[in-house]
Amino acid sequence: MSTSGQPQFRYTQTPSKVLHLRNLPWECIEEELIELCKPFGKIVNTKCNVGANRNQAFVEFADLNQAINMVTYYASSSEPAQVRGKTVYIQYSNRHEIVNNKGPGDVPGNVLLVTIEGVEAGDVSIDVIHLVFSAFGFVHKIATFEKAAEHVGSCHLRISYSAHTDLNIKFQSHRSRDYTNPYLPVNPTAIEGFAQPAVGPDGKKKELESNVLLASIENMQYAVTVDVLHTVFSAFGTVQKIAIFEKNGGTQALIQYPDVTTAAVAKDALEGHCIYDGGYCKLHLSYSRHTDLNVKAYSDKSRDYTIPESGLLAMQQAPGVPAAATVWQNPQASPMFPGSEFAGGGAMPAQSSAGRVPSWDPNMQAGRPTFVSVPRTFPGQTYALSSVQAYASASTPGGSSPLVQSGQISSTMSPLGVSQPVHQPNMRPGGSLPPGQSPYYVTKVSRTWVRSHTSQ
DNA sequence: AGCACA
Repeated sequence: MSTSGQPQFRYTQTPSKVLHLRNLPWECIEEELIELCKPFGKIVNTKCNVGANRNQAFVEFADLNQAINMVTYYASSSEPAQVRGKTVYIQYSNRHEIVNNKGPGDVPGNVLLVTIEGVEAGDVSIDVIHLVFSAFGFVHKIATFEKAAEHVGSCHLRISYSAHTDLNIKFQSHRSRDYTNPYLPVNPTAIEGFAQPAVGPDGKKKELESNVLLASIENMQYAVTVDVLHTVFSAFGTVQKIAIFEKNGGTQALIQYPDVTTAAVAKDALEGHCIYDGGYCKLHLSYSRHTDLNVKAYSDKSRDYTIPESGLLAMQQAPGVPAAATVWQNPQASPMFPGSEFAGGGAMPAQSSAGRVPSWDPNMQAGRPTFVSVPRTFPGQTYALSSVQAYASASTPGGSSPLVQSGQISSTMSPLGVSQPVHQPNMRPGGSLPPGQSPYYVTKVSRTWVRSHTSQ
C-alpha cells in the first residue's frame, strides 16, 4: 500500500447501496439484473451495458443493508452469482447513487410521446399522424393534446417514450382515435375538426367561438404595444397571453383569455372601438382558431402572463381551477381529456395544468346561474385607471388616452365609472346589463391589475 | 473481471 493508486481494487471499500457488477454477458438486460438482485431487496435503479465491453452494470438498492446482504451472501456462497451461465462479480460501487442520465422519456415503452413543433394546433391532422406512424406497424391508439411550447420553429417531430402503456380513448374524434375498437362512440362535433363552422340550434351557421381573440388594428397612428393591449383587454378578464404580428401590411394581435366566455364579452365590448381617441387604432375583433398561443414569455411583441414569476404569485391565482380549462372552453373540443390523463413521461409538468390556466371564475364559465366566488373589495381598481392614463401620457401625443373617450368603453373606464363599484355578484351571466356597465369590467380590471402588477 | 454519465 505504499502506492496510492488503485484504491478501488481493495475489498475494503466502504459499503454502498450501489453495487458494481462485472463479467456480465453483454446481452444482459435490466430484467436479468433485477432477477439476480431482487432476492436481497428493493431495486430502485439500474444501469446496464456499461463499459467498453458493455459487460458491466450497476444496481442500486433502496437500502444499504440490502446491498450488504447481497455482497456478503455471494462472498461466502459456493454458488457464484450468475447471469446466462456467466459468473458475475459483485462489489460495492464507489458511488452512492446511480445518476440516471436518462429522463423518463428514455425508458422504452410501447407508447410514444410525439411533440410536433412549429405548427399550429390542428395543422397536422390525426390522420397524418396515423399515416406516418403506421409505416412502422399497427397503430393502436392516438391521443393528441396541446401544450404550450417554449419556442416556435419549423415543423419537427420530437419523439420520446411515454410512461403510459395504454391510452384511455373515450371517443373517436379529431383529437383521439382508437383503431382497435370499432365500436367506440364517435364524438360528432369533434370529428369534423375545429376548422368547421358550428351550426347553432336555429340551423344558422354561427361563428366558432374561441378563448383567443384576433384583433386587427386599423389606422394605427400610434404604437400599440403589448402593454397597451394588456391594459385594454384586461378590462374583461385575465389576459393569459398576447402576441402582436404583422399581416398583409397591417398589425394584428392575438389575445388569449382563459375561457370563451370572457373572450366573447371582450369581443362584443371592444369590436369597432378605438384604442385612442380620434379614430386611431380601431379594433376589429374575431375569434382566433387558436386555443393556446405559443409565445415568448417576454418580448416586445409577445407576453405570457401565465408564467408565474414567483411561487407566491402562483399561489395567488384562483384555486379550484379545472384541470384542463381548454376542454370546456372550446365547444368543439372533445370532452375526453381530463387534464393529466395523457400527461405521462414528463409531457406536461404539473404546473402546466393548474398553474397555466388560471381561470378565476369557473362557476360562471360552467354556465351556472349563481356565483360562488365571494364578492370583495378591489383595492386595485383605481390603479387600473391610472395605468390607462399612464399610457395616455406615455405613448400618445396630446393626451389622448386609450379607450377613454370612445362611447361605451369610456364610461366604464372613466374615473366615475371605476370608482363606483358596480359589481353585482349575483347577476346571471348573459343577463342584461346597464348600458356601459359590465360587472366583468370593473371587477376584472382591478383583479387583473393586482395580479399583473404584483408580479413586477 | 476492476466503476457509468455530462
